[in-house]
Amino acid sequence: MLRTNLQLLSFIEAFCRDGHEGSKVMQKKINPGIRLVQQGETITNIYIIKDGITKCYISEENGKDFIIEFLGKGEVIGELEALKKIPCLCNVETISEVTAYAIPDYLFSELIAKNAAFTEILLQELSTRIIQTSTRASFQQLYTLEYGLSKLLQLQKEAQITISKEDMAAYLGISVRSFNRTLKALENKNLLS
Amino acid sequence: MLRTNLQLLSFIEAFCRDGHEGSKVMQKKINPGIRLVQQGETITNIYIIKDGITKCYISEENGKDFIIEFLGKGEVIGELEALKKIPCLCNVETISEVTAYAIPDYLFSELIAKNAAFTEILLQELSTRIIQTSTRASFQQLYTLEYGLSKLLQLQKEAQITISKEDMAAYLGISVRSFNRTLKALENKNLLS
DNA sequence: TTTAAAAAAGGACATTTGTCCCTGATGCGC
DNA sequence: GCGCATCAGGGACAAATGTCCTTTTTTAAA
Repeated sequence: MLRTNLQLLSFIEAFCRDGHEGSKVMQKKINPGIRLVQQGETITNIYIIKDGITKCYISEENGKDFIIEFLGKGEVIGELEALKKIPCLCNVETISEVTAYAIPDYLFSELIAKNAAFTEILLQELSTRIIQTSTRASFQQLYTLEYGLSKLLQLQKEAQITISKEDMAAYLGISVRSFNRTLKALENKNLLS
Repeated sequence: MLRTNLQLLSFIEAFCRDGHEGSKVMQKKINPGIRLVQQGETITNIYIIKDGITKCYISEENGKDFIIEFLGKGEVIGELEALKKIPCLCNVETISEVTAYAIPDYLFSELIAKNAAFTEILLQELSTRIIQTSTRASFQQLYTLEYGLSKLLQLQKEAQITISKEDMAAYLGISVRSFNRTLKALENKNLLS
């Protein structure tokens, strides 16, 4: 549930250190609860998270939110928009304090054109996203909420992060009421078993 | 709902025609209802659909299926598996008679390494898949079935294809019973409005 | 410590969806 | 045409989920 890409992080850190072009990459520090990227907006930077956690979510017209993913170390933001030259699909909001590299989009395009290692990392990243998104969509549609929630709690424990109930509900695509109800049901089962 | 990628189709057709390497690409004709690719299996070919329609679906352990996408002209099959060197995530089954190009995986890797135009097309394709998968997951989780179904019927009409009720239900992630019920509800509304 | 305000949790009811099973339609062999 | 088998459709009930609103808990201020 919390994605990371340490390979990409290493790449960008090396790039900043070694290359003369590294100076075009800015480092930013962002407080928790700040919207880094706004759905529908056009952005000119691609971000790579150096540290911290963000949530990437779609706000639907009916007022509901769906969290696509929680993004951590080494994850990239805005790459789809840069590749396809479209406005942002999602909102991205910081959950913790976040440090991120900001890469101007022309530099991003240049990297793809000239740096095969970067392109390979990017291909891997996109592949992983498709796999995870598809797998999750299937899982959430076809299993009971109780099963999905228990799996989510487990993942959260493993990742050693704390996600608010509201965010977990948005990740599962359900109301907070259902979330609470199912949580209680799970707790009761654990007591009994 | 029915994805196509005419750019990729053009590319591969030109590649077969012009290059000396084109001869390594085989053309296959497959009858309807045949499973091209089996979940969990390892494949050594990447397919690009020249003509016809397939469905790409995940079979969950609880016996239910979830259709990720319907793939048409120019769509590629097995690219994630080749890129990440993993067993197949999905089943892919022909719905109509299908003609497809079969590309050995070593040739696919070679193309990525040596042909920037191909890589660019691939990046675009992967991006599109992420966008569509995410958008759909959000939509299906947050809107009513009735809304989702009416949109699906509309898409089906536009694409001028016929999908079985069973497949549409699997695409929506619901039972056939719910599908029929909602369909009836929609029909009644159309009569009244 | 007390009280008011805000946030979180939960009860009650309506709606949606799944499951199970029956019914009626369709096709096929005789 | 008749009888049988098969399958799609739908009825009935159970389970899951959303909505609305009340109750409880937490927080902060006086």
